[in-house]
Amino acid sequence: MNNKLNKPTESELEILRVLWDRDEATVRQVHEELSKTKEAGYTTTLKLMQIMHEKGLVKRDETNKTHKYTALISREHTQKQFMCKMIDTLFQGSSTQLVIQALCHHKTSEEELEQIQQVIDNLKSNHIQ
Amino acid sequence: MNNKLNKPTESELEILRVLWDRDEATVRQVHEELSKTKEAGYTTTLKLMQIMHEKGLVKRDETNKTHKYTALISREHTQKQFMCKMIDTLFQGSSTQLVIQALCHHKTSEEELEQIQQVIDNLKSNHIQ
DNA sequence: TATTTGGTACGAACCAAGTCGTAAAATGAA
DNA sequence: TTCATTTTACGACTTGGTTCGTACCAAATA
Repeated sequence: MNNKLNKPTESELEILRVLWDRDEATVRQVHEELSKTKEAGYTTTLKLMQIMHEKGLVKRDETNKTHKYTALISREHTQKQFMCKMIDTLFQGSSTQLVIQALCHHKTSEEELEQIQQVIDNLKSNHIQ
Repeated sequence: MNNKLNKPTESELEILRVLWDRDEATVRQVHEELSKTKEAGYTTTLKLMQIMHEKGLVKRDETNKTHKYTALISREHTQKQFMCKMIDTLFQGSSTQLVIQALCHHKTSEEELEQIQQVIDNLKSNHIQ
């Protein structure tokens, strides 16, 4: 029902990632993709996707024998969901701490820094108004 | 053994948070703290902390009957561990995307923005050299 | 038509995490 | 010393996630 409460599991995330990249896929296609990095049987993937359907994480088109699946929660929504959870449980509620950690631990290119700078400039000018 | 591979579970994180705040605590103390927000028996907390000890997440001083526990992994290390995992699985490996999401979704005060700005300025000047 | 192929459905087994009841040991007080 | 309290230790149960075997169905093919 309420997909806000449904936090996808590890394996569900793997599947969602495939779906996000193609925005429609059969179990076979998802399974082929996962097989590149992971050892698991076809019916395992099938079952997982069926459960995800029950949970409302994906919708499926059953007009053909071979069902087509689409993600029902967006990458952005899920990113936000996990990020907020992490900020709460690990960063004492401070997104700033998270940002600083991320900037310090990963090597950030100049272009990326520029991108971030722009976001900050935007936020700053919003503060002024 | 190798604590790099040991990703703490949800409940373990809750306990670690208490330990990080005091850097030494008995089971009783941890349990009192958790009781404020969570419904669970004393022996549950005890058992969890015993398992964490086996895993090497905490060390304990057994000189007295009432053991004293201390975290063996730092908050920073754990933050980094979870952040990297999340960047890989949800942000396509781009820490920049994570930073931008964090900045956009949380309300960031002017002081915080200044703090972040300083970090960025630092990184920029490192790039130049 | 009979058989192979590729798909869905579903239950069983397994594992890890979390929960708790109970026993045993240590401590402190009557 | 005896009894109550606090604590540790440990095993059993539950739940949710993952994995897979097997049955069944439909379509293509020999």
